[in-house]
Amino acid sequence: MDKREQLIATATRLFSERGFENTPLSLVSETANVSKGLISHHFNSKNELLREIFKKTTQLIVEINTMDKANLSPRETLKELLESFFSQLESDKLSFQLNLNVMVQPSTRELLSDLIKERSSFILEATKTIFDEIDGKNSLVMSHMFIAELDGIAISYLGIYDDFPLKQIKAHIIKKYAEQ
Amino acid sequence: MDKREQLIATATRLFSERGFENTPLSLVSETANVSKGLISHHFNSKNELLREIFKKTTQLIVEINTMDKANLSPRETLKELLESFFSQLESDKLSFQLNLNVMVQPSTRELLSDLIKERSSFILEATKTIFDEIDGKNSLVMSHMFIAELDGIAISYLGIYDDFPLKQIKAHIIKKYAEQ
Amino acid sequence: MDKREQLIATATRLFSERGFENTPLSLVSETANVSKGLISHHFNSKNELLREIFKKTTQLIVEINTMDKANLSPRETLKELLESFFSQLESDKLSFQLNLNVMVQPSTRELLSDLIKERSSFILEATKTIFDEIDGKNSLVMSHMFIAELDGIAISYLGIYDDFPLKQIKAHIIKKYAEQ
Amino acid sequence: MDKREQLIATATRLFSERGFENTPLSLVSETANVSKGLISHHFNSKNELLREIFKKTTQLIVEINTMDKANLSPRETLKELLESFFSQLESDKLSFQLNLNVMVQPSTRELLSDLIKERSSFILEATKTIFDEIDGKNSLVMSHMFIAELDGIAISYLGIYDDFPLKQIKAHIIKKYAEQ
DNA sequence: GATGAATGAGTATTCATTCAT
DNA sequence: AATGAATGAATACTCATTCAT
Repeated sequence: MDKREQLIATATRLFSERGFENTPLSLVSETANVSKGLISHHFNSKNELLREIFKKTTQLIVEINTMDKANLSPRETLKELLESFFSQLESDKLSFQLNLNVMVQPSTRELLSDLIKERSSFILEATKTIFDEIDGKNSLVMSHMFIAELDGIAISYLGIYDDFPLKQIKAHIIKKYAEQ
Repeated sequence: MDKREQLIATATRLFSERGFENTPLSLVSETANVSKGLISHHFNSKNELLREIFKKTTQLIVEINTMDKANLSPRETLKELLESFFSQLESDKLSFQLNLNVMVQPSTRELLSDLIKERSSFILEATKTIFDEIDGKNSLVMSHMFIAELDGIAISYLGIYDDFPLKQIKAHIIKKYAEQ
Repeated sequence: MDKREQLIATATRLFSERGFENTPLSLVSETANVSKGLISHHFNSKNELLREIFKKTTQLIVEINTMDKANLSPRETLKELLESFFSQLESDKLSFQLNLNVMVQPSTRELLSDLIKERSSFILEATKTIFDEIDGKNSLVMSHMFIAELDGIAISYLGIYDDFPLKQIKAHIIKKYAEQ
Repeated sequence: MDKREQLIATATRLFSERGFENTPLSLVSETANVSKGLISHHFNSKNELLREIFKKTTQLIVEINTMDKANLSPRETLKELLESFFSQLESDKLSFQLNLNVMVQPSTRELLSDLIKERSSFILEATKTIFDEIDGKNSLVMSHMFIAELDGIAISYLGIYDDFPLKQIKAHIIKKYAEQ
């Protein structure tokens, strides 16, 4: 694999597991089996590396959301979104962790502020497009609630409650949004 | 004021504004106008100081939740809880920030894991007590959803959306929980 | 001795011998038998340490020049200045070296620019005060020439000519300025 | 232009502006629009590159001094030398800067010691040849004084006094050497 | 000749903590 | 209780140099 890609992959994992501030670049380079200098060669700084990682995730989110859903009803689209959210949340805990982490940490939030704004605007727009079809009048509030619920679930599941009843919550929320 | 209390107050503010990892104790001592050594004297370590701060917030939460609400109906209790949540969220942004921060950051989460468990159990219990009266069968899931929604709202409001429609969200959620 | 003073003394010697840019702080701390951290504790940065050293030399220069010379004629004062210059040049080569070094190196010159301006203004004033008594009309040019000659001699002696005939030059220049 | 020449030109400028130690080769290669590797390819090391630059300047000095001056009197030769010195000092500040820089910086002085010796011997010889004709007995001291004065003027003008009265100094020194 | 990825030693700086006073 | 000097480990970053292509 390209060493640059390898570095991004390793850094993503380590930043997720240990937090950005708590992961020295030396650990990244050791884990990726490359020299310390190579990180500076490809990314100019640790901050730049984080931005690169954040961008990649945004790309993924955009890709998922721009898949063709033309033939689906809004409710069906929501259901699909939720299914994909919950399956990702289970399979890719760490990635969620990192994304929450950097958005809640003042220093990283500032560092990524433009990228965060870009991504969150996209998500809000994408969500609102769906809710517009369901209830045009309240679509903004409903979209914000939808997003907040998913974020809140992620926090509870990842960071707070060891015995969070994910399956039941999933059932509950799918029922609420997709089966009315 | 007691210098110990003064230190806790200053540290709380700075940790909230800048994040725990990103706040050197030297800054805390300067800001509080005490010597660096005094922090180690009162708290054994930076970690211990954070634990002390976290405990204080838990105490506050417990106090708020154990005020006598015997004469209120569950819906009224929820409404009161929500009112207090939103007013705190607006007036004390930073405190919310810090609490999200330390729970999402792997290193601090581990450091505080026992205290987090203690606090979150309390919150879940307190919430569940209310929902038990509303719908005994689904009270656990509903409690978790309730908590997740509030956390999610906090994240969106504090960290992500500059133009988060807090007032409308508040109205929406109060209507949902308290006026059925 | 005060460790702060000890650090300044050691750093002065090492910066002189090896050049500022070429002297790592680790070498300074090792040579002074203190920890690396202590340098940061007393001086905030390597640059700050250099400024401190430069200031000290300026102080010395000011002290030497403000000794009471009221009873001396201008020629006698010049002679005394020259004697002191040449004896210092021989005994304290390194100090001259450092001062030339930092004034000719673009990075350090910028770093010290205010201090350099301050010092060189003082020297020009002090010199001009003497030449004013000798030849008021040409005193500025003569002062500049006087200073330039001494600097040029220092460079030739310290940096360029191994077999620079210092004694003869000294005799020549004393004759020129003091014995007319 | 030959890329090798282009590199020398760029490096000369950058070393002069920023100092040798303070100019990374990466900056040289970027500025010259060539790859980093090419520098190592043409010159074996950064040090070698500096030696090459220093040699070039020595060549220039030699050329200027070996122009045929057979028909000029020694005073006329001195005058011509001074004219050329002052016009160069004004037009090519940076080059003077670099040459002072590397001779005063211990690390570079050592690196170039053989070349410095070679060049300074040449200059001394060339100067002495002229002064021999004026005053054979004192020609060595006078040559050293002449050289020191010019170096000192360069330092004052380039590095110390923003408002150095170059024109008057030039007039003064030409009068002193060429019009007796 | 020419490129740019890759290396690894070097270095200033940050910072929690210790300890004598 | 309170100070601040002192420590030393940790860490991001710089940069000359090497080397495969």
